[in-house]
Amino acid sequence: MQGRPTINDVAQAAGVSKSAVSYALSGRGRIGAETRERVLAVAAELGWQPSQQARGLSSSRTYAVGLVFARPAELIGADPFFAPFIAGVEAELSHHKYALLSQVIVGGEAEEEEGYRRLVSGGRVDGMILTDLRDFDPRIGLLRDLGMPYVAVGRPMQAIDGPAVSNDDSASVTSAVDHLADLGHQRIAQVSGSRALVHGLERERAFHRALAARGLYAGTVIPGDFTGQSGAEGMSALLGLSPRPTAVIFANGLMAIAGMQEAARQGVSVPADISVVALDDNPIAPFVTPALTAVHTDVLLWGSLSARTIMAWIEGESDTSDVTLTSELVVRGSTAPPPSP
Amino acid sequence: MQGRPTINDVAQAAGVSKSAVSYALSGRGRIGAETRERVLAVAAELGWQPSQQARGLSSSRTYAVGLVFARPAELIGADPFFAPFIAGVEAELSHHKYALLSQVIVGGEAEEEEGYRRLVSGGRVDGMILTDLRDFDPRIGLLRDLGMPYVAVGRPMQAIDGPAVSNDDSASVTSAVDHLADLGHQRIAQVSGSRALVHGLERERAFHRALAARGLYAGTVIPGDFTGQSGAEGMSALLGLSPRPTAVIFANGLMAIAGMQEAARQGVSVPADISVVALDDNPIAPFVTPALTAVHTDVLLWGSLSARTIMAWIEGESDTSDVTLTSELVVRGSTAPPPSP
DNA sequence: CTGAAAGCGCTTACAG
DNA sequence: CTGAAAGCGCTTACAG
Repeated sequence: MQGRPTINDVAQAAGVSKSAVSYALSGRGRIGAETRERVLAVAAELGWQPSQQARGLSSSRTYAVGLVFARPAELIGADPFFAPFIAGVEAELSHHKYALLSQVIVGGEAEEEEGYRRLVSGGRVDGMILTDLRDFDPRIGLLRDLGMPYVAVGRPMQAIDGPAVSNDDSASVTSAVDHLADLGHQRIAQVSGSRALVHGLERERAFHRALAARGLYAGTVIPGDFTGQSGAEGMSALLGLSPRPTAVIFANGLMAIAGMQEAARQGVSVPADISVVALDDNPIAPFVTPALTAVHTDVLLWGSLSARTIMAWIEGESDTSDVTLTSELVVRGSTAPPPSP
Repeated sequence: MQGRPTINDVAQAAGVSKSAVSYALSGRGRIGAETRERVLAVAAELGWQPSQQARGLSSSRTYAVGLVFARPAELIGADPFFAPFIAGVEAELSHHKYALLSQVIVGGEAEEEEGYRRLVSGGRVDGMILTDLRDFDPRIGLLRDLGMPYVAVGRPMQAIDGPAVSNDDSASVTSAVDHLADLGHQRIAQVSGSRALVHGLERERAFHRALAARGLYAGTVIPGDFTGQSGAEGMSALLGLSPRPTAVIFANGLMAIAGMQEAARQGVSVPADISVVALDDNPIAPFVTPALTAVHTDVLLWGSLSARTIMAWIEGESDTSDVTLTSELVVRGSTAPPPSP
């Protein structure tokens, strides 16, 4: 016996059959308590852990979940979502002996599709977690056709027969607008992220609803793409407007920080002349000058809930209903009352 | 035939044996060119992809590599290393049909060890990539005892019988010191990251060597821990010194940005009163005010080289020598000549 | 050049 | 309550 011990080694050492060892471990009855204890003791002594690979082959399972994450090169290191999200996913998966096959890809939709194909076609995973959901996302049809369980991170437009775990983007935007309106702002603009993503659209609609609810006129929306550059360009465009908005809501922290830099470059002071809020928080946000007011989401929890949901589907539990998280506005230094006219 | 097609389906459809299909795919000779083409055509038509699980079981391999990454909660979203590193790893692995099992953990050394145990003991991986190398890192002995191939990301202190893929930290520090010395700085300080990590020690030694080489007196080194808060505290401590340093080198971008905020809070201007350099770049660095001068490493490449190295060991190639990357100083707005006395 | 067979390390109905 | 056997989908010496 060299290398990892196998179930045969344990069976022999304990003087029982292979099946007895298997049943002892899974605890699926059919074995005496005394025998079971002995087998378990022997297994522990030999340091035996069942091969997930063999286990998977015979049970037609992999005990692994897949996650593909595609970003353009400029964003790959700047996105504060990925690491805590998979940390949350794994905290939950590891309790149930599941592993995560996460694929990070530099690129866009095409590269992402390729990543899916790789994970699914190699038979490596029992289910997939879908992030960056797009309207009428083709991946959903693909996975359904393959009979592969999935969970959508974000609520898609189309009706799907799978569960979604979403952040309440509408509430996030509303909290930002309300905060600014409470400070007295009347001209509020938005620099959005990608409109192709589900939550981009949702946020834009929520923006207009929230303004209307406060009796404010429709705000300008400048399209962006989550990069710092698009944040700076958005700010620049807004500063050229007349009358100029007194507050701007950016899709994420990177855009907001770049927007503040652009304002500084043009001699416009944040928050004295213009207030700034980000819809996604960033760990650097407290440390820039002024510290950035942002809507904060518990991304770790988001990951955990996604993991729990996909495992429930894989294990055939019927409890695969949708889950919604809510975010919280964190007021820091980049928002203040508008300048007096 | 429902679900994924198997090798049997292909064999039957092509009118050959299972082994013929297997040989056709692997191309390991022993099959006629004509037969081979026909088999491949049938496989493509049925959309057959060999199950990596079954393949692995019979060849005592998993075709997967593991990577564990542990960070305290404050840093998990702020670290610009992880995502591009695994993107680089995967770009390389996927060419060779390897998958990456990456485990992200919120926590420290203890939680990290547990992550290793999980990946290795479940027989999920053929090799491991070790990041955040510590002096005399216990993981190296552990993996050696298990006969598990590994690659060290960073060159460890102890002699190891495995390969290392390292950034030349000494050159990074030297380029930062030289840049500041060229600008005329004479009192240069450092706020370090964790001294427990290999590259922390290396950087501190290189700092003193580089100063000596320029004929400058030993600089103050304030210990930090990679968090923004420790960056702010480090800056605060340095501003209290008399005479005060005119330039500070921080271990990473987050610390440097927080340090600049602290300087601003105390009415000290960057770079007019004090220059700031970061030893690890951050995608936000160009967008803060002033834009942060930093030493930039090609993390994607680092990941690719690490992947290539671990695969070489797994495949039994003898070419597993060490690899060294060098970084490049990117001068932005946070460095300038020192104030006139 | 090709096929039949054993085996990788498990799980799980099926007999006793 | 427990064991012997088949089978998961591949790979790879071994015969022909």
